[in-house]
Amino acid sequence: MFKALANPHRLAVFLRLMTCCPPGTVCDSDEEARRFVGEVGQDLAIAPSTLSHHVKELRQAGLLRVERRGKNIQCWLDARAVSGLADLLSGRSLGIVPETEPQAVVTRH
Amino acid sequence: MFKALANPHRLAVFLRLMTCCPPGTVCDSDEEARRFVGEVGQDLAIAPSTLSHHVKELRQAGLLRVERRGKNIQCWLDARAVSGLADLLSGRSLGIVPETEPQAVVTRH
DNA sequence: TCTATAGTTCTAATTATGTCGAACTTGGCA
DNA sequence: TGCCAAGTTCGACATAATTAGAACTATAGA
Repeated sequence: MFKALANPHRLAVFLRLMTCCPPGTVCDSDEEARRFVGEVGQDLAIAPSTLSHHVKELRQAGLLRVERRGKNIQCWLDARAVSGLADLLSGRSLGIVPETEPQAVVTRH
Repeated sequence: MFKALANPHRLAVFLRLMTCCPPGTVCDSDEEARRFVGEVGQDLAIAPSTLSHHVKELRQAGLLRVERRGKNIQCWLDARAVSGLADLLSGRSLGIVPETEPQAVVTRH
């Protein structure tokens, strides 16, 4: 997963999907933030094939999930994977800092 | 930072420094978990020069700090950098989920 | 002072990654 | 059916990352 986030373009895609509905917000638990592949690659100045490759990397890392929606393909972050990574870095997954109740916060769109 | 953690050997070094005194524990805030470079590279089956290179990468990424202690060189995690990364992944640094009080937990050595 | 230890720097070789273009697939629509 | 739009796959190439060995630096101890 760290390898997937190590590339600037992939990180940009990741952050674009994070900015709306990060883990812990209401809209995240009810319905994930979904964007079309073309949307998340907007203004990234890379070829469609390159974007596709990066999305595939994020998907194979388990950070991203995809689903065809007609002509487009939707993608969204795997909230469990992301919070798992956050827990690792905050020491929670090492069994030292106790788990906290997930705090739901309303996000305005 | 993600790029620094993307390498298996560097991640091993990182995790070895995380397992004792991860951010949020008492011993972390009072005194960081410090190990000699040789210690964190134990059982990694890489040449000293390679280990040195990886430590340098982690240091340049801002995740690690080093200090010479006699014949050895001590290294420890930059707690602020690590929790900053954790905050990014948990959505806290995006200004949506409110900051929580840092909970201190006693760590046994 | 001489030697051993712990680590660093530098260099070179192998391997991995990022990128694009061309050709292809899938679905919507006239 | 024909065509366009949105992505994907594949192949090729350029660049970056990983690695080890040799030579070096700094420190401790006899």
